[in-house]
Amino acid sequence: MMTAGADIAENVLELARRRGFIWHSYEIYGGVAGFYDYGPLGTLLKRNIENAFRNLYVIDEGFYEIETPNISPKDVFAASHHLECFADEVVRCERCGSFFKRDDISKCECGGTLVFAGSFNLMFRTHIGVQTTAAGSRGEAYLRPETAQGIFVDFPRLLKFNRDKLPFGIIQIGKAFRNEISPRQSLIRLREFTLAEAEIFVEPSQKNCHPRFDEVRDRMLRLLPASSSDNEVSEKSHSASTSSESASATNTAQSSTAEHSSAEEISISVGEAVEKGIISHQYLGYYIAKTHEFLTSIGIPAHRLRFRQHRKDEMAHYASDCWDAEFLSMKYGWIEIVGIADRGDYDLSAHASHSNQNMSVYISDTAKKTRKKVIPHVIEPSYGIDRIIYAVLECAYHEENVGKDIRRVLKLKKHIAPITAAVLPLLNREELKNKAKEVFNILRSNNIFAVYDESGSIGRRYRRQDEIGTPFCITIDHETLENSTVTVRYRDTMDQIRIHIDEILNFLRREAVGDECACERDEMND
RNA sequence: GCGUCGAUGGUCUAGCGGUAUGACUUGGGCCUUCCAAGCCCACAGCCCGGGUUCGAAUCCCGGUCGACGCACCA
Repeated sequence: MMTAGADIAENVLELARRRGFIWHSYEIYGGVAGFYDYGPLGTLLKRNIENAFRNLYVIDEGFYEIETPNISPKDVFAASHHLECFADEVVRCERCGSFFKRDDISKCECGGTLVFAGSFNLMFRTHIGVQTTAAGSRGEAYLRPETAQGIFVDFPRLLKFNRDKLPFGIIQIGKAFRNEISPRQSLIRLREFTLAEAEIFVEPSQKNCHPRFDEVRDRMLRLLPASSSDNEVSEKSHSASTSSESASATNTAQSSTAEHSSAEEISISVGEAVEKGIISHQYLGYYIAKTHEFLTSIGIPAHRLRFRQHRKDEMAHYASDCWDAEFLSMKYGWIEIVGIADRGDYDLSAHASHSNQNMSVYISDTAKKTRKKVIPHVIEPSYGIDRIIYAVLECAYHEENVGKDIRRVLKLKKHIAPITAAVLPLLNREELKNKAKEVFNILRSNNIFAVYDESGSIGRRYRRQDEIGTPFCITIDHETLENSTVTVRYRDTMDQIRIHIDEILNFLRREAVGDECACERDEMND
């Protein structure tokens, strides 16, 4: 008998805690809300997912990765408007307890009087150098709330690095910090979290000409477009002069409670969606499709993914269009795991004017013998790695009835599993243990991350590996001593095959790459 | 941030005024020729601070953390 979906999700969190994937931070001091540690296995999983992101964006897309500081001086966020858009003075109605942003309202609807309730700044403020006074002083600095600004401020350097040509993309994987008012739901809302972001700089007139669009044209997606009534913006052109108005759009967001939009979900190919103007151009469509490819490749089944377009009033201050990849969690419902935004020239223009530096690019048209100066537009896929890890864990977790027991198994894709293989002597006998250690040494000297385990019955050891998602168990038995063959047990099916020791390396390399995962079938709460 | 409820070994749990129950896990041993078997041994716990009391895991207050609802989520 399977437990209900939410209980399953509860169980996967319990497993993740017990087996060293994720731990609430600072537990010995009572814990601090919004902070989580990745334990030994969680860190391996996270690295593997980050590397999958790199494989897609660095190796396949040819983008370079950079690394910029977590701490930025005030200037950066003054320019980007995060300072004004992330900080709110909040008032509270004494009678009904409702909160309002201070500037929005002078009297509560219920007639109660409003009192100052505090200043909520989503950015963590800190100080560079000797501390004088707090806000407004010289060394005032902030922990970045997104990694993107580090890329934008390096734009002149990056443009030179790319020999003055567009388009090009840059990625960054790193920590971002937001002092959420009430972080909740484990990895879903953190105060310190990992973002993997790509910033693609493109000539504005070329946004509908992605050179590789044909490769993704036929990919089918579930889309939830903002309905046109809430959203006359779909091609709001984003010049620097329109930037201030998008900031004020956020001020009204609080009045319209949740009800997302009346738009219908549609299933459509990327090519068609772009042609019909549902997705406003090829660049956005291409990275939506790439994101879909990425998420399914790490084990999130397509039927639990959709892309939802932001309404105008929920868009971030810098965005002119935005689609979220949403994951259908058994516990939390639809949650955003990736945002793919068209930031227009908002950021580069903002930094150009605040820094007095040139952020434009000269585009030559050799046919017409003309040259023009443009500020590139930015397309930004922004991946919330922690939420993706939660999604991957929830999708991978299965409870199966085996005899009287429940087998708990993480059917992680092989290339992201923390441990590739376990080497196990069938019995606790010297000759088997010695042989098993030999095999183990072969693996580790060939850069395959394996573990050796001789403790407990063989069944128990298999189950241990099942719980942490190890795809293969290699067992050494008496036959190994006779003919140098071992058994390889598949995690997902528990089937075993027998292969020669000399073939183990090739077997693992082949299997770990090929990967048609057995976890496509997926029981939602039906 | 507000409201309701809660917090006991690594995990789950019993106890609800006399310093703690059981299971699982883990470690060691015996046994064992493939799926959490069995037997023996061992490790390990009352969220933090204050108060009431002869005595607090238990009652009271404050805090922290968590779940849910509201608000927030740029």
